[in-house]
Amino acid sequence: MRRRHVGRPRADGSRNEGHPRDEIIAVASRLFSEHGVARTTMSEIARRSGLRQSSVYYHFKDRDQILVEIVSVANRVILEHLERVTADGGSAAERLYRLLRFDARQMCRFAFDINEIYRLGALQDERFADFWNERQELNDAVAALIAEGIADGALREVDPTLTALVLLSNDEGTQNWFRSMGEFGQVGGDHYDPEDIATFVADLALAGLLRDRDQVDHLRARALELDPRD
Amino acid sequence: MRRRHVGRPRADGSRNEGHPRDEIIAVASRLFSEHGVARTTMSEIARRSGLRQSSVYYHFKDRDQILVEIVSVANRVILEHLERVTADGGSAAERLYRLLRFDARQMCRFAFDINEIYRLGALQDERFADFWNERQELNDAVAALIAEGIADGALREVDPTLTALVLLSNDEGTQNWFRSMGEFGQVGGDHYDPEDIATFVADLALAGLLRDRDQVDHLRARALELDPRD
DNA sequence: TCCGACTTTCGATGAGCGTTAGAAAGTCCC
DNA sequence: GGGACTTTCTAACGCTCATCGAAAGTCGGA
Repeated sequence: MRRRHVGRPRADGSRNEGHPRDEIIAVASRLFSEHGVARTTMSEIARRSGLRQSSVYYHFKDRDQILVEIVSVANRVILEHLERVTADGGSAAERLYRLLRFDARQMCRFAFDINEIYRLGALQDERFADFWNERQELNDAVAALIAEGIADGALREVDPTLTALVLLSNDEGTQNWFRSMGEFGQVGGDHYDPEDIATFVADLALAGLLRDRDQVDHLRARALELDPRD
Repeated sequence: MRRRHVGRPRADGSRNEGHPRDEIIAVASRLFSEHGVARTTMSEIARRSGLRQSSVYYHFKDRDQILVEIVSVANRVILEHLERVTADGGSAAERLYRLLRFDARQMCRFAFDINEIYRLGALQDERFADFWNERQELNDAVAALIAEGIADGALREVDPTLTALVLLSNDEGTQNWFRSMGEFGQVGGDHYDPEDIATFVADLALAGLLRDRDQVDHLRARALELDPRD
């Protein structure tokens, strides 16, 4: 082991294996998702990272910088899946189904409240520029998928851009109540699995878009085969 | 005019017609929606209400109390519309379409970010109990509507509760990008009207649920007739 | 007309937050 | 052994939400 801990030792004697940056990200990620961004303090992040409050600022310029780092993962996971789906080929409808289902599942699983980002992120466009760009990229891809589906006759004639926006935001809305339900139990007495929810959301979307709705069963079967539960 | 302004006069000499409570609510409502709850300070609310910062606390216990007051309106508007729709009668599918469209429209128009409430509200169940109860009431009503539609053969066989949750959260998700787009223009280059969006969202939902999808045109026509643009 | 009760607002204050600045305590390499 | 570099610390600032007791007015009865 080479790391001999350069720099002033910590007050509490703890020593971090690996980069403190990663430790902070991990801690912050959990706290943000547990209590929400607004209610998570730098002191708490620092304490759980074994640091004094101000030491966090050596690794990150400010609180939002931590957020940016975490959030940038969100879109990227979906975009990666988009690449995989594109590589796999198949009809536009099939690729759309897979993407929507994966997105919804991802949203439910994501340790993070994407909706909070809209509030915090939207206000500071420079800092969150990458996030919005990737978001736009995702939206364009879905819109293109829908347009392709319309062109090949599988989907009804709808506005691709508007539909893409609505479908993606549906997934985000899903996260909302899933989290509320799961964490706090306010809404809905029953319990639903992320898998069930995601599949249902994708089903409903395609049932609304496909000309021949009977195809949904086939699409679902394909998706379950290609993107199994992990 | 009876009000002769009991109590110590204000430092800036302003006198409020009507209750300061209402003035504060109005001011806070605008600020919350403009800058978000997190970035709105009590000083700002006070200043624009013609008060000193600490005076706001005479009327409201704390910041969240103002929020509760504003938010309680949100569900109530939809629940009122539900009553109207129920009174008007018509098929379950027709009532469902009207409710979904109204809800989506309302979300876009609402001067407030409902998604922020999920974060802030969910954490303090006592305080936001009324909000969650009304939310539950709304969900139950939609679920009942869907169950009725399935029973009379108009809708496909789906899980009513899950479907209700998904449909309502779709509306909330819609608000997300509508606001992001409208206010900040990050996502989507085109502009969409709340009316268009709401109608499309309702269309898509019913197109996914109805057995006979050709009915959508009829439902839309009925809805536009009964709930005209205001 | 005065006085006590009540209402509403004020100013001062305190604890907690995010952030900055500069000193301190190590390792590393010549 | 000593200077450069890295990482953490302590101390401080300005801002926020919230509390407290005093202050400044109205009101109603003696």
